[in-house]
Amino acid sequence: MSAKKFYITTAIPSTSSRPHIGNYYDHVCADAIARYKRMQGYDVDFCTGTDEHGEKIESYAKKAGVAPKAYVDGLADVIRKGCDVLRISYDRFIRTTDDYHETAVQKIFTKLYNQGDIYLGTYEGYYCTPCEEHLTQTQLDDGKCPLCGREVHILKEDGYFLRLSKYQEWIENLFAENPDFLLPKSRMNEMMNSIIKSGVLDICISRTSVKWGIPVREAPDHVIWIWIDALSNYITALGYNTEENSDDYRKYWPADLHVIGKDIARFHAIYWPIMLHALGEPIPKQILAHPWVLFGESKMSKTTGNVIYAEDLAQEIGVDAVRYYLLATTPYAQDGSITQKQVYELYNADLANTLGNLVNRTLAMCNKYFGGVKPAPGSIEAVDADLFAVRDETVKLFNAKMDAYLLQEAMSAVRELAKRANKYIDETTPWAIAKDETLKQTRLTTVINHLLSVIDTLADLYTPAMPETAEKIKAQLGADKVTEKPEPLFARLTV
RNA sequence: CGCGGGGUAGAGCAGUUGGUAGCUCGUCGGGCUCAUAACCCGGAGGUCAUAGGUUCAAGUCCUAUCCCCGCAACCA
Repeated sequence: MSAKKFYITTAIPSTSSRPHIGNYYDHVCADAIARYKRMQGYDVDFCTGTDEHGEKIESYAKKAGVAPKAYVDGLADVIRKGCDVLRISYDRFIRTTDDYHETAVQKIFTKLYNQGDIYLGTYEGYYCTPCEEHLTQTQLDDGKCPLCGREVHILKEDGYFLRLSKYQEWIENLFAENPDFLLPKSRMNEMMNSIIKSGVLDICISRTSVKWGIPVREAPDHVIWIWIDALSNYITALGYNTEENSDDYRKYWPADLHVIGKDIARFHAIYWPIMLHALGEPIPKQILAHPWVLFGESKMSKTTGNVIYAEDLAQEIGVDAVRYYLLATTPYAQDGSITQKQVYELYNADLANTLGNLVNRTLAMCNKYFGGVKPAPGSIEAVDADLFAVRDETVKLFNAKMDAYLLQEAMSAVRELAKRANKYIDETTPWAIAKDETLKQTRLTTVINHLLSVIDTLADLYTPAMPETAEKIKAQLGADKVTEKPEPLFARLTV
C-alpha cells in the first residue's frame, strides 16, 4: 500500500547576503505544512536550497575580495545552518552551483533552443553607475535613478530570449480553468489582470556582461540568467535532466505546492508554468504566495537597523517560539509584523501562560493526587463530555485550516483548545475533589484523565508548528506515568 | 481615470452568503489556589476612515471622497 505523495518546495534564497527572519518565513510555512502532511500519512518530499548565481553575487564577492564560489559557499552554509536551527525538515537541499543542477539547466536550455522556444535578441536595461544598480524602465523615477535621483544610462547587449508570448493563450486558459492555482485569490487576480491586459512578453534569459553563471553550451560567452537557472531547481533537485529522468522525478513531480513570497508570484505563476509546458512537463498543482513579515510597519533593512535574524531570536527565546510567532501572527494575505515587544507578548500569553502552564499544572496534579500514574476515567459528567467535544471539533477545524494553508487560523484553533482545558480545571476544581477520598477515585480520575488526553492532542496539533515542544510534551506525559518533576516548557519572559 | 489590498476599542487583529460588534495584549474589579505573580469570571473602552444611497435591517451591498500599502512584464 503506497501513500499519496506530496512534493513541497520553498523559494531558494539568494546567497548574496545573510537572510533575515522574514526570508525564513518561507521555510517555516513550508515546514509546518510538510510536517502536517507527514502526520496525515503522505509520502512527503520537501525541497529547499540556495540560488547562487548572478551579477549581484559576482559584485559582492568582488567587494569581499573572494572568488564567487568561495563567497557563495560561505552564505550557502549560513543559510543551511539557519534552516537547521529552525528545524526545517527538508529532504533535499539544492544549490544552483551543484554539478547536476548546472548540467541539467544546460540541457533544458538546449532543448528549448532546439525546439525554437529560445531565440537570440537584444537586451536593454538601465544602469545607475554610482549606485551600481540595474534598473528596469518601470523602476525609474521620472527617468532617473529611484535611489539617488541621478541620470541612468542604457545598457544593450545580445541576449537569448524565451518565447513566452507564444504561450499567451495557454496560460490564460490555465488561469481560467484553475482559479486556485495561485493563492491567495488576490494574487491570482493580479496575475490575470496583468497577463490579460498587457500580455506576456518574451524575457531575456542570458547575459554576456556577467560571468558568474551557468554557460550556454551553444554560446559560451553567455551565461544563463536567473529564470531558467533558479526556477528549474524544483525539478533538477528531483533528478530531472530532460533525458533520463530519475525515479524520484517521476514519483514526486509535479509539485503539490510551491511556497514563495508574494514578490516572486509572477515568476512562479507565469514564467515557470510556461517553461514547464514548453518542456512538455506537468506544471505544479498549486502555488502559495505568502505575505511579508515586516519590522513593525516597514520592510526589514540592514541599513536602517530594522532587522531581526531568526537565529539570534531563536537563541534568545527558543526555536519553537520563533516558529510559532511567525505562524500565529502572520495573516494569510496581508503582511505580518514583528517587533521584540510583540514577540514577548505572544510568547508569554500563548506559550508560557496558556500552553506551558496548562501542562505544568496538570502534571503537578497528576503527581500530587495519583503519584504520577495516569488514571483511568471514572464517572463522566457533562463538563467532561463537553471538553472532549471541543477537542474533537478543534481537530476537525485544525485539519480544515491546514488543508487550506490557513496557518494562522490553524494556530488560533489550537490555542482555543488549550484555553478550554484551562477553563475545565476551574470548572471541575480538582483540588476540592481531592479532599474526598471517594470522589478522588471516581471523579478526579476522570478529570485528570481528560486533561492528560487533551494535552496529548495539543502535542499532536502543535507538532507541525513546534516539533520540539510537541516532543517535550509527549516525553513529559510518558507512557503510564507522567514525569515526576515537569520542566516548564516556556519560562516566562520579562521585558 | 492602470490593477489590487487595506482603514473595526489604548496597541495588534477576526468579522463566510447583510440580522443585537468579537479575539489577544493592556487596563479596572472579582474568584480560585493545582500551576510558570500563572488560571477562571466580570466591567470599562468602538459614531466599524468620511459623506450619501439600497433595505424592515449594513462593518458586511452600491456611489463618491480622503489616507496607507502592494503590483505595474526581462526587477528574487
